Amino acid sequence: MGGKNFFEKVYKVAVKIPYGRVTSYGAIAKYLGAAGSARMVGWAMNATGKHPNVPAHRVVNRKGLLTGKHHFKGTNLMQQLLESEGVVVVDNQVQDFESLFWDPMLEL
DNA sequence: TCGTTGACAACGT
DNA sequence: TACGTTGCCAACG
Repeated sequence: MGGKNFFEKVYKVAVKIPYGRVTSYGAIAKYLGAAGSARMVGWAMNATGKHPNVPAHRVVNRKGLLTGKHHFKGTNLMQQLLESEGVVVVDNQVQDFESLFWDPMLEL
């Protein structure tokens, strides 16, 4: 299959995140069968600089906090992108996270 | 090959 | 309820 390593598997799922929706690292990891490797998902996202198709800004931690915004070009670029999709973000935290949460295990 | 790293998650205090 | 510590696993140097 296309997914050779863990990274590409993460991209495969991340790309499928619907517009205006968000998910968590753990959710993706669990879907990949590596529930304990939530941190690996974050690491994979660090390489998304080479994968512009991957909406890393839609991936947040389980608290709905934009932990990875610091890795984006702009300080608040991640928040800008989310707000641009209709996602309300306050203090680096996604509001109504439960409603916007997209579970690949359930939806995909 | 081994040790360190890391955009998390869960548990305990 | 909030904060601190531990555990997990795979990639990097």
